[in-house]
Amino acid sequence: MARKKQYIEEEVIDKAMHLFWRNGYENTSMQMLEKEMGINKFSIYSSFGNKHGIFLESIKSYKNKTKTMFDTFKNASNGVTDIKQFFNDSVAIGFQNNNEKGCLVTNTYNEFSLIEDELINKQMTVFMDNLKNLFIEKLRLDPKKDEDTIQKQANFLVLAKHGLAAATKVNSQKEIEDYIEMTFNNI
Amino acid sequence: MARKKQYIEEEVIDKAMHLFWRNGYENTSMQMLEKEMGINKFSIYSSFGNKHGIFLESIKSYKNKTKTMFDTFKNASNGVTDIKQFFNDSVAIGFQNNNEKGCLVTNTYNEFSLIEDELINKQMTVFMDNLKNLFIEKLRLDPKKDEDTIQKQANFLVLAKHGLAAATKVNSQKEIEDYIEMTFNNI
DNA sequence: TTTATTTCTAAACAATCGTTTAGTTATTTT
DNA sequence: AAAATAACTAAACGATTGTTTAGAAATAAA
Repeated sequence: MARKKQYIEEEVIDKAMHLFWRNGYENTSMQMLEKEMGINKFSIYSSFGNKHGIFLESIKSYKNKTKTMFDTFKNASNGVTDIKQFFNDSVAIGFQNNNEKGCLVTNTYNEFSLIEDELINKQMTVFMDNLKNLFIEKLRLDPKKDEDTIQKQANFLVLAKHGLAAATKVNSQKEIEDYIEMTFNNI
Repeated sequence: MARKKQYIEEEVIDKAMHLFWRNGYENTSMQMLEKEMGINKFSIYSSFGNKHGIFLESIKSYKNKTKTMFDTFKNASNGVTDIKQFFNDSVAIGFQNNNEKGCLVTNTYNEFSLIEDELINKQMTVFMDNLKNLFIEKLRLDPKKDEDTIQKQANFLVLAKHGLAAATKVNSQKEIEDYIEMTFNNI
């Protein structure tokens, strides 16, 4: 044993996560990461391998940040009401981080949708599939809905979540609330 | 007078536009543009100034490509039906260009939403505002709608258009049709 | 056919990208 | 206190970015 790390990996990743959230992957340079994380490039590379590695850890950190919200949603049992609550909670996370726009996962989904990156794209696909399955699970709690309707509505909600992410970038809180209200008029 | 240009600017811009559409702005390099446009960097720079200039011309070219669709929409007078038709037409454009994903304007909107680029962002804002105003105009044709409802619905539709653009990237034609159907259940 | 002008090719530009390395500093173990 | 080990700083790496330039090729006007 010898000298100990003068930083906590979880802490510097949290800072990196916010930087990626603000600027996206491609528009965040190692130089910016170095400054924001407050540690040298050498330390970054020895801890996380490469830029891609920092990003993957940042997404983990984001997922961890939103874990409580997701768990609440998963354990809920009131059907559509809970999906709506989940939409509102998603917006709230954006509003409690003023400089960060939209949802990091959706932003990443958009940025990488035009690029070939197997690992990231796989993660994004899995995320969206899980979200859809959660919606399906909640919608099935309503005995009045037939399976075909449930599938259509789940798909609609996943895409509506994209619209919501776009909304949190530019629209006012009032407009976002209206959007959610209208989205669920349908369901 | 001396030697003439061996290329037609509109033609090479059309090629550049498709390349930007496929890859986005940042992930399209001058090297790629040189190859795709089939002319030398010098020629590109003398015609369009810089990469930014090529992109702006490409967006013009895209707008021109979709002009007919927009004009049809503008001149229509059946209200909501026409908005729905416009949504369907937007999807069709994506499907007639197999390698190009989503809508170039929406893609650009997403990519630049995290970057400070006054000119592009101004253009995107104007585009979205015009779209919203068109929706408002069509919605007003229905005498049963009050002004508050019209504003909410127009805003909803602009955001739904984002969801639609996301859908055209990954969803099947059937799923997209269902999404449009559900979107307009509301209106 | 010569001259003037423009476009062409191809090489080079400085700046930045992500990444690596050499050498110093600090801490633990012997 | 000496030796060993790990983390630090800071400079350099090659590759690629967007952009510019020098010189050859081509065509219009004289």
